[in-house]
Amino acid sequence: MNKKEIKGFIRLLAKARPDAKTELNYSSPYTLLVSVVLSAQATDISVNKATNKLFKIASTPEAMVALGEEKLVPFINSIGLWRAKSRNVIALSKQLIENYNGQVPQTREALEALPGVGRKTANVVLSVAFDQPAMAVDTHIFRIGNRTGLAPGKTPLDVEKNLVTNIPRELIAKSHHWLILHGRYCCKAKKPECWHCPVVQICHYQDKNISPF
DNA sequence: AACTCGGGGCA
DNA sequence: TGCCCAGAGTT
Repeated sequence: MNKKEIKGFIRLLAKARPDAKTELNYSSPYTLLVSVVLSAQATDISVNKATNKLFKIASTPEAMVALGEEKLVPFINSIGLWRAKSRNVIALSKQLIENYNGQVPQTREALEALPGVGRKTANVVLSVAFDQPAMAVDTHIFRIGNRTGLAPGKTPLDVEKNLVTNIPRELIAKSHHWLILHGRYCCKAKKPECWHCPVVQICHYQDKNISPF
């Protein structure tokens, strides 16, 4: 879609879910970073439950390192992939203390150099915590981009470049939430629920005459 | 490009 | 019971 159509698409999602916000805990850049690292291949609601308890004990790199990997595990062993995640969170926290004075760095290069942080996680932190023009493309957004014709691309990076250049900067972070919620509750991977879709009029999916019903 | 990590949620 | 989930690292 062109820039005007993309803006219209986002506007319709915004109208359908005006109160959309992430389930992830982003009371600070650090808790957001840890939450997104923990969220890989897990539902954000399950991550929210785990981190609500965890961040009462350890909401800073210093407190996290003091807690230690062994005592961190019980907080997150219900969200899957917990071995690598607990290892990464402790190692990442140590690096923040050693290299960045305990702060979360604000460049893509520095973020992606942290253990457990890839392009998607870096983009979430850059856009949501630091208000920089970055779009995190997860499986939902990649699917919606291609299925609807919003932002077709063979790779998540293609979709990311398309969206980041076509969505007004001040709407990028919010668009991220709107798109993900649309993916979870309506434009589902297996059975898209087009009968209550807010963008059904401008979606290209039905043009292909593929009935999801 | 394929493989691995992984328990909980849900059909 | 089987499949999926706000991915990243390794081979």
